Amino acid sequence: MLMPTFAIRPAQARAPSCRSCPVRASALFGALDDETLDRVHGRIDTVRLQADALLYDAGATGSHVYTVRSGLVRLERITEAGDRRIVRLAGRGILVGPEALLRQPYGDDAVACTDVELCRIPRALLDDLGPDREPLARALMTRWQAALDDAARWNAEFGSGSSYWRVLQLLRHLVDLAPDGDPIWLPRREQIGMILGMTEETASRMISRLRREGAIEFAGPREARIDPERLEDLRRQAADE
Amino acid sequence: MLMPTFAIRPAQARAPSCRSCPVRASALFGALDDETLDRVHGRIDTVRLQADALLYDAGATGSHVYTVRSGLVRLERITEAGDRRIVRLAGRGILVGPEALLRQPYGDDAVACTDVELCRIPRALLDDLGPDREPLARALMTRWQAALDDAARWNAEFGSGSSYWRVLQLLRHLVDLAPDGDPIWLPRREQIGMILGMTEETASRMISRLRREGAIEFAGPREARIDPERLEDLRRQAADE
DNA sequence: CGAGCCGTTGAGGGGATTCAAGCTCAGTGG
DNA sequence: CCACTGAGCTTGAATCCCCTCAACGGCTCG
Repeated sequence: MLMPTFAIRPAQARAPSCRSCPVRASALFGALDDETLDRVHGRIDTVRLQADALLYDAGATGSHVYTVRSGLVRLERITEAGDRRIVRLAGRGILVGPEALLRQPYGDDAVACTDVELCRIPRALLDDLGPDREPLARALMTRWQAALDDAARWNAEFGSGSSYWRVLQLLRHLVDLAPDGDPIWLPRREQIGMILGMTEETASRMISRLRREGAIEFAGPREARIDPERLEDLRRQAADE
Repeated sequence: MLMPTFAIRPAQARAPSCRSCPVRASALFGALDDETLDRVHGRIDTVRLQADALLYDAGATGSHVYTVRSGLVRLERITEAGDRRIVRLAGRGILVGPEALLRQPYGDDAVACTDVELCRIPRALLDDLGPDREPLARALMTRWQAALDDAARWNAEFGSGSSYWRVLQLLRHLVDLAPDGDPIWLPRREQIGMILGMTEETASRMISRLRREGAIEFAGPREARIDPERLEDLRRQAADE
């Protein structure tokens, strides 16, 4: 069954400055010097999406890569059985849609989980860099490798164990993705199911249970606060059976 | 519980020739011209492993990448819950251990599924290429992207559905990985469980069922023949419920 | 205020796990 | 030669977890 994702025409604006970008150190162009950075800067737009807005469609051939400046983006795809699954989450600093650099169609739908701010980087920009391309190539490979490792970990951690355990794992991951102190993004129950491979009812039961157990507290629509120590306790407890 | 994987000291030999490599077109150095290729060739060794031999350990910092020339390699890692999971399979032409290029420790254990032949490429070789590095960088990125897409697909396809459905999916994947006409690698039942997130008993029941249904036929230890049409029939049938 | 979405909870059934026994087969040593 | 052993596979029976189907409540929005 298809989810009603709806696209919002992105409000685009020149990025304030790449030089003073808060994610510069960890960002794609972190390796470039100030001078090159200024040259690059004029061609990078800011894209703002509200929650549940579509960034791009699987199958579309885009000419842009994106870096998540703030917020959370999910990557979804449809299985051969016909149901939708979330295969990865991209938080601050993460590169989204690198396949565009290779002139390949996007492999997933990219959808905003929360309100999101992204840098939109044209593929052509990277080709134009000339001699400065080299440190960038290395930065790109590092991103790709990080994404690959993330996918593998996702696979291993979310792929086995009881539904209770998997929900615990997911919550910890969501804590890691949220800025320190901020409430986490709490997916809709159906979406938890799309991440962990369970039904929305089961997801609901597990979240309710964790609420009773004092590990999670709702903090608004799609938001929650986690008690990290409590969560760790419960994870240890569940791991020992 | 740990699997008894045992290491075999790889029999190393100079590769016959990169120029005439059967996987050259799809291989890492496919983009290089004959001349450069000959220069490169002297530094690439052939590694032969027998089934269940360890190629490298997760956490080890290696200085080599490998290309699968023949056979099948599995990538495993230990989850936080402490059980071992198989996160990806690498068949002919696939690059294994690219993180070594970034001087990062390997993220998974790499283990031979069948007898395997690999090209062992030193990290330093890529640094030494100089001006020829550029097409190579692109080839590398393409590999990384392919691996990422594979991991995401793995995630989506093996992460939901009944155990019967997931075993059907796995068998189709194994057919794709085997050379045309060759029998497929049939994992031990416990390993099917490590791939699909189920117990060995359940895996056994599903394989037995598919044998009764005429989709699979054993062809030796760890090997089997698949009837592709029958398999497709059963998949369609299972998809319609 | 009714409609629809989202979340929650219950009851029941079914599929997967657990626990267990038995089988085949290869390797080993008496 | 053959009993013995252990690993891998299969199958059965009982249990339990998760799914299915269903009803209901809170909430937002037209």
